[in-house]
Amino acid sequence: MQENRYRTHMCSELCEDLVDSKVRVAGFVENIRDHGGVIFVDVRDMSGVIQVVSNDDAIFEGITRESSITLFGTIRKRDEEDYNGRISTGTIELLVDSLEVLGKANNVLPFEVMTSKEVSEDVRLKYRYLDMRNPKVKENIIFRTKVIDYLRKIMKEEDFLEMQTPILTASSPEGARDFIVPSRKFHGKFYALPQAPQQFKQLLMCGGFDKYFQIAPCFRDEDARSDRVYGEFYQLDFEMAFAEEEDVLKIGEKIFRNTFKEFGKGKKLSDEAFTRLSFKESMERFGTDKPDLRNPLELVDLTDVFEDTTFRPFRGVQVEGIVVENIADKSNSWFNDLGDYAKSIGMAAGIGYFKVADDMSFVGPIDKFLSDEEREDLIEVANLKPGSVIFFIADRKNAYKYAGLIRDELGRRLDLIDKDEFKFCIVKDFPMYEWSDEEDGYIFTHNPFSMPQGGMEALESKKPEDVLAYQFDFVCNGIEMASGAVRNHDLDIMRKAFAIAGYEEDEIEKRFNALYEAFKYGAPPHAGMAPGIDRMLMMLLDENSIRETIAFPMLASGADLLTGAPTEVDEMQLREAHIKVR
RNA sequence: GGUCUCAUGGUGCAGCUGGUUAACACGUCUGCCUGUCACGCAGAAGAUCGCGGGUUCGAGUCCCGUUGGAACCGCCA
Repeated sequence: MQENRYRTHMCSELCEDLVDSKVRVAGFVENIRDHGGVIFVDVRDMSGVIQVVSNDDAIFEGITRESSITLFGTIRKRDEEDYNGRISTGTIELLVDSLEVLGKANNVLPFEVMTSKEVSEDVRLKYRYLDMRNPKVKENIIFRTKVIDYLRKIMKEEDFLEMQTPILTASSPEGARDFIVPSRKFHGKFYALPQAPQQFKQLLMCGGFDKYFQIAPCFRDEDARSDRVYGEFYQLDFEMAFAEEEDVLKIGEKIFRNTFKEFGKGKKLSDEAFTRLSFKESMERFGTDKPDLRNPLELVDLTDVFEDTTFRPFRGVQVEGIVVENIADKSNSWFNDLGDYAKSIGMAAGIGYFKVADDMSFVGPIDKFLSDEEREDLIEVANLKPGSVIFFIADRKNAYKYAGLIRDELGRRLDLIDKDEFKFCIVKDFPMYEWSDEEDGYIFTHNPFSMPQGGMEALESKKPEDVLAYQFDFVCNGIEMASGAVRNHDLDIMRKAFAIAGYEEDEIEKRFNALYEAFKYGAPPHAGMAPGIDRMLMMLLDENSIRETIAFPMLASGADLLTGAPTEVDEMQLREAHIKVR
């Protein structure tokens, strides 16, 4: 390394070859062990730790832990019985001649740096700069850098150009809530931060760029979850011109496979092509459009079995079943706990179930409502065996959703999931539209810019809910990792597509003017997708909170304890922005 | 917007069905200690128990409200 007044070596560069050499190192005081007469100080820099020793305790007078210091001294071999196998420099130490405190730390720290991950998150984030000194915390942030470098490498290998798109842009009423930025120069008008560079990347394709990518910041004013930060997050956004769905899926598969092989810490990842499921199949088998394929449980549709049932909760509604073998011996409290979970996700009546006894009779509160015919049908349709338990999820509208959540929960509670494996799938053929009671009309299920399968003909001849889109998600272990589509580049089809969702023609023209105009001038067919970088990191690092992948995350509420954001601004700033706060 | 849960010295926690000296570990400070590396030993300081109200002779503990955190539902084309 380049020497300067602070250091000649990084801590981890110190080794037995340097014994008897004079060196200078700089770092933070990790620990002080004063034995009276001999004193040890562990000094940590970004690379590692070196033990510093002195027989003159006056030299460390007033030193505090976590102060930044520079030390000058001689590298000395330790006696063999004093080796420390837990640090890479454990066979040597630095006999200090002189030291200088560069930045003194308060003697009382908000928490112990080396165990900061055990401290409550709001305290860690308030003192994030101390939290980050913990090598375990730092490791995640370095890991992020490496993964992003690697993603760039893949994209460049595939001849994608890295390009930037605007951050101050126009609000669009579609999708998530926008962050808006008042304009000083245009009274009463606002910029918005992009939810994604969607329109710009499509315009790049119209501009004749073939392959674009960007490590793109995206902004959405929607509430956080443990796998979803509030506010801002990053996507590996890319788009390809003159491309079909398959071209994008191939690139997507390469990105995920290579990255997860490279950074997946040895977890299993099959070399077979990612499982492909249509949206319909995914819903029918797993009750969700982001199935965790590590979980072997699947749903059984029982709606027909109960078509003429006298049991009111099952009559005239969709009924899904989940059969689990060999759990009839679980305790009542186990079933009650599952019932509590069912209530917590919105199943007002809890969850129905019964156990199958050795003589194939059913044991459970629902049994007495079943006819003999229903019993026989159930045994056949659900393939029931002695010792099995069948859970019923019945609901007019949300049966799949509840069944999917129950399936996940059963997977967790019964430990059915191999935590040492990545299982990817591609869920495709999403419906273009769905009916919305609130809107009293059809709305776009996903991205309104996706190409409907079958094009104009499909839009004109099919019922809207039967039209599929060239729209797909990549899913890993039950988490949505990326979303993509073939875009609609045909103005006539676009007008029609928006008309079905209740838009007037001049409305599209106004709201998506740039695309609307661009499509008048020979737009090429194009397609793309956007893997979520934070989620990918969360999965690779096996962290429970997505905030562990980010250097400076906000709290789930959207507050930033470091800067105090969001803050009030002074009267002058408000006046210039033409804003009045009520 | 809804549900649930948590809040006790700097940090992490204990505090049972209400009884007053609020325990323990780490950290901090003082002293001792020449080979530790989670150093050790002796001692000390440090807490309006998130905030407000109520019940009670008495509240960290029970009740109501409120603020803040976490998770989930809604939301996230």
